[in-house]
Amino acid sequence: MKTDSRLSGVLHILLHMAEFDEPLTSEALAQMMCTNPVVVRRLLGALRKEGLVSSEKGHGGGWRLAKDLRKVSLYDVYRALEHPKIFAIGNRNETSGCLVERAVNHVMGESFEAAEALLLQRFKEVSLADMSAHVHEHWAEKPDCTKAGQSHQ
Amino acid sequence: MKTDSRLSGVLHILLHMAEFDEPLTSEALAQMMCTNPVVVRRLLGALRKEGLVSSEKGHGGGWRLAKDLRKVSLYDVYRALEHPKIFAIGNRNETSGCLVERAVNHVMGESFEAAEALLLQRFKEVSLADMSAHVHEHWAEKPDCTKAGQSHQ
DNA sequence: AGATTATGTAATTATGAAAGTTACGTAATG
DNA sequence: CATTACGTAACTTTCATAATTACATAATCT
Repeated sequence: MKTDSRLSGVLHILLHMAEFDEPLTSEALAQMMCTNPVVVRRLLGALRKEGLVSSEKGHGGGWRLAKDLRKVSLYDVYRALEHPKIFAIGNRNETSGCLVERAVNHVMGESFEAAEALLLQRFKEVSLADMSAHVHEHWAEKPDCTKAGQSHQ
Repeated sequence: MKTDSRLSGVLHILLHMAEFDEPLTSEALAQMMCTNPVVVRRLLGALRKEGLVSSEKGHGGGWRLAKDLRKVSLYDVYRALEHPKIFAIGNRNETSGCLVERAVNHVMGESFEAAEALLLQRFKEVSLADMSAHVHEHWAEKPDCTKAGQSHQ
């Protein structure tokens, strides 16, 4: 399956924005991210609905952080993206009347629910300020830019 | 993303096999599962490598459970499928030198690792016999067969 | 006012992984 | 030796994410 990298991408954008005071254009952000400005606008557009960023048009316009990073958790960002699907593993047939199917779905479902709860709990415990601090602890090299990308495991 | 339903599918197959003493052909299993015999052979072929099932060719041939279901955990089945990818959410760029990227990957990675550990721990605690028992507790209707299928959330 | 710079979005295309299908080889049985 | 089944490679289909194109709208600067 192709993994959804929107959360990773948007966090990357936000932390880069945190390094600047002036608004950054989607063009500039796209270059940092090795992607297309439209992708940036789509992602940040979702965050704007939740008040995490603001945007301005025209000369000197662009995107700005709209909240204290200490008050924004990883979970807030996840939610702003409208709860992306977490698991790559799914049930074969959600609505079957087959009892075997239902038992499988039920038992697996319990495990996935527990794992999801733990994951989201962790997300709530990490603020963007924490992540930004983590960046500065290791600050030495400059950002670089290569394509690729993948999963956890 | 399209969710991977192989684990769900193969569990479905195994629990159906548990209801029969004779070997079942991939043709018969495919019909129960509303899928193609080749798909069944592919899935069960992976399980055979781990000794979970056995197969025989020719007349009267087919697939048989090769282990006591009490001794096979959900994790064993997961592993037999060669550790399918668990998460639909991934890092944008696994190998970037960008420190922001690395911080994002690291922080998110910790949460995902914790969730994965919990999920797999749960998988280890459930045997196929447990799942089979769960089926029999609710045994009343007959298996039925409709297509579709999806995720958790 | 009018040129320029940005965002806002719809529509289209590209990518990649799972799933399904076809085709044919191999082995075991009646 | 015909039939039944597995064993697999190769190909096609499906579908969601990501990237791209195209164009509208709004704000700023000269």
